[in-house]
Amino acid sequence: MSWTNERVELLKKLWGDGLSASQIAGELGGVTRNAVIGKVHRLGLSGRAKSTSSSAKPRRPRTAAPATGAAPKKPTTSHPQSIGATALKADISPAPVVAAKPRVEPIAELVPISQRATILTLTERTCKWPIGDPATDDFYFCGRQSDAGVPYCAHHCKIAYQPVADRRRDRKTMAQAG
DNA sequence: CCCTGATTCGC
DNA sequence: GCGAATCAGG
Repeated sequence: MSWTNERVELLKKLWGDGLSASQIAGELGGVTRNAVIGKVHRLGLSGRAKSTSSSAKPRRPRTAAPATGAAPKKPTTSHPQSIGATALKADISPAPVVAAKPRVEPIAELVPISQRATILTLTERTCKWPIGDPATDDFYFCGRQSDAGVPYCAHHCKIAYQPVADRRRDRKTMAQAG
């Protein structure tokens, strides 16, 4: 798979939306998260560096170093590439099959946007707790990390597997605690 | 372990 | 230019 204009545009859009590289890779398909990150850097739109002093890390060469007149590498200076007007369609329809949706709890607002998952970005280890109404655009999955063998994150496991009475009590105490 | 982005360098 | 391998961190 190559970086077509459309795919680059989608990459820029999703990256700007704060999706992770692996999520973007899942959306695009045919590329790994490494490819996404590499492309992001080549486009010069990384800007997500943490505090780390990662600018000068000693690195072990992957193969025997030839070291024969190897010129030092310059950091690639990104140049703005002109892109024709692209009509990006973001018509991602929710999956028609939604089995026995648990009750929508007011937990929704607690999920950071950056962690939310769509039907396309769920993995074996992301929380599949549905949030919102599948009939509207305001629908996504929790997307938090979940333990192996369970479909939900720790928080939603509690909700999903507790009796209703306990749930009500827990929410009451949670509300009191803040 | 799971994940994240950053960087290097053979291709 | 591309992206796997690697690194560093949460």
